[in-house]
Amino acid sequence: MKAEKPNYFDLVYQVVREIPKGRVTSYGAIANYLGLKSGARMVGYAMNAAHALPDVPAQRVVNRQGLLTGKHHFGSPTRMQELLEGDGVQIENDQVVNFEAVFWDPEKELGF
DNA sequence: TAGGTGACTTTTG
DNA sequence: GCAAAAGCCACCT
Repeated sequence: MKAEKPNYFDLVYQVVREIPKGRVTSYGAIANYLGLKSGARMVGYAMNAAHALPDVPAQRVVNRQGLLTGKHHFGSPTRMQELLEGDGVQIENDQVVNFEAVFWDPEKELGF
């Protein structure tokens, strides 16, 4: 087998799982919360692995613009939007409506 | 071993 | 205001 890998992904998963319904966050916010600072790409990479976990609402994780950049990774380009709308998040033009209003900052909401 | 890629972010022209 | 490039780190071939 192989050696244990860092819980890097698990950390991202836990934060994403803490995202309340009807809220969304950005890769940079999670990266910053985990101390990855410029590791926003790593968060996205972790999301790719999160695809194997059913409890990771990756659809609630969007880029800094609130754009559903990873919608294409859900199997269908509309799957992510459907999931977000199911959570009460309005999506328009593949972008979160009122993004700053539904934006969920772990450092702020979790009371870091 | 080395090179390339990527669900991003920020700065500069 | 828009477009392009650099930076960052981990995983894959």
